[in-house]
Amino acid sequence: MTTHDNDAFKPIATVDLAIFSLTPAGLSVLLVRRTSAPFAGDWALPGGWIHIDEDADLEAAARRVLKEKTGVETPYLEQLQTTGNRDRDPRGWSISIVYIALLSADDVAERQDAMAEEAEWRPIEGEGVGLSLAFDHAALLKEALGRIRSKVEYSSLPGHLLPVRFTLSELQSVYESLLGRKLDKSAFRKRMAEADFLEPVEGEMRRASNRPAQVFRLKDTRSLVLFDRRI
Amino acid sequence: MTTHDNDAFKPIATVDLAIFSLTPAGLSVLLVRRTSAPFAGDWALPGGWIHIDEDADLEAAARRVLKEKTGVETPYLEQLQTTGNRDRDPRGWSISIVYIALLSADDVAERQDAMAEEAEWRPIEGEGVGLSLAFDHAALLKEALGRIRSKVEYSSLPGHLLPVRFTLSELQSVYESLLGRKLDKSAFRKRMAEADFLEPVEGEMRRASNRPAQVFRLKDTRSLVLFDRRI
DNA sequence: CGGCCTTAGTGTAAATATTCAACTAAGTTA
DNA sequence: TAACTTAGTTGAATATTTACACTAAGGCCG
Repeated sequence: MTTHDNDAFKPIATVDLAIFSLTPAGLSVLLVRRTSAPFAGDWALPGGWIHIDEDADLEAAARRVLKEKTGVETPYLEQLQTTGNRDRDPRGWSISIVYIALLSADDVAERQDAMAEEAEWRPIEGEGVGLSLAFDHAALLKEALGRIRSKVEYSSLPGHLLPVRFTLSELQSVYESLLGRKLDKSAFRKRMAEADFLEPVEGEMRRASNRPAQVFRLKDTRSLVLFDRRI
Repeated sequence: MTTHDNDAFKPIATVDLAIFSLTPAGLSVLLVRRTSAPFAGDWALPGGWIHIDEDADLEAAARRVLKEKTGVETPYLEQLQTTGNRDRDPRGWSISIVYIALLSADDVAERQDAMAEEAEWRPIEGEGVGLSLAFDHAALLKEALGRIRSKVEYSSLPGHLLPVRFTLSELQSVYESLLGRKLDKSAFRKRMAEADFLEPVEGEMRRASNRPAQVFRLKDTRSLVLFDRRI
């Protein structure tokens, strides 16, 4: 938390991040332990004040916080929502702009060293982490989970939890893990083809002690949406 | 724009509203003409600074602005997105939390007198109003339209543009108008039944020079979402 | 080398959903 | 009372989804 010379901006707005990744325990969120009041000692979503002298925009602020906590520079990032009221922080009126970030499993593995010491991955159980969180962060986390689970149904979002290159089966496993149910292989394949989220990596196959699988990558760094005529 | 005594909060965050209604020209947005710099004389989305002494939370701030401009107190309100950077306002870093509000045609008719003088309904053409707007408001309006058009496909949002009581045909017309295409009557009826957005108003029928139609109302003041298994 | 195991990827028949258009219903108007 | 208008229903043709079996292509092991 830096002090600002710029008199025009008393920091009152923070950027908070719900950073998700797939760990062996399933979908997990990164939490940090607060070191100062209020809520000292409690777990919280990583966040920080906006620095109007450093941050070009809100997304840049979110990237900076992410970099500080995890070392990752190019995550999937999506704005979730903004809350502001006088109750969420005992110090008074404050605004929090919440972002969702998705990290791939190898992002997490590679940067284990860069990760902030007081930070920890916590597996998701139901609508939260089974832990009381600082501020209104439990509610923010619940919203973030709702967004993620809803976007599984109609977007390429789950692909951002995998490394850049993956097979269809690996992707299907992520969808299944987020949805909490098994999917039909042939239907999944057809849906992905129609949705046009994926690009085969020419000539590259994943080989194991069985038939090799085509390797794919996402066509876009954003989460693409599948449009259907519903009405 | 009031001055704040509270030293802890130099206003830097505004709430801006994309207020929509159905006018004879179709979907329209409420614009106000700016009276002071920057962008004096330009059209803009209605908005205002957040008053931490008056506004319990961001949504309350949005309701206050709406009331000031239109006289309407209980609109449909939904948070769209938050932008913040140093370019959107020539005076420096600023944050805008944007809300979408939907007014019913009779809200608008009844409160014609309460409506701010410098405000005007502008019909939507394509992705905007064919008018250059102050700040980054043209981009914000475009985002708002994207959100609305996407939610037509899977939510009860269009119902909030109608008076509290309406017939299925009236509702279908709104969907058609927002989608820009005709829908099948029987498919629409079936979809609405499955979606469970609507509640028949017992015994109440809309009578004209033809067979009377059942009157419905929305089950909820929020926009309910239709969940389908897509994958 | 050749059979076996495993996972990749395809095919297909049955069940379900969508579409399109005609039909019946219930009022007002002349 | 017949014509007209919009509400609401029905059903056959068509398209899509689902469930599951089948074929493909490797490595492994005797």
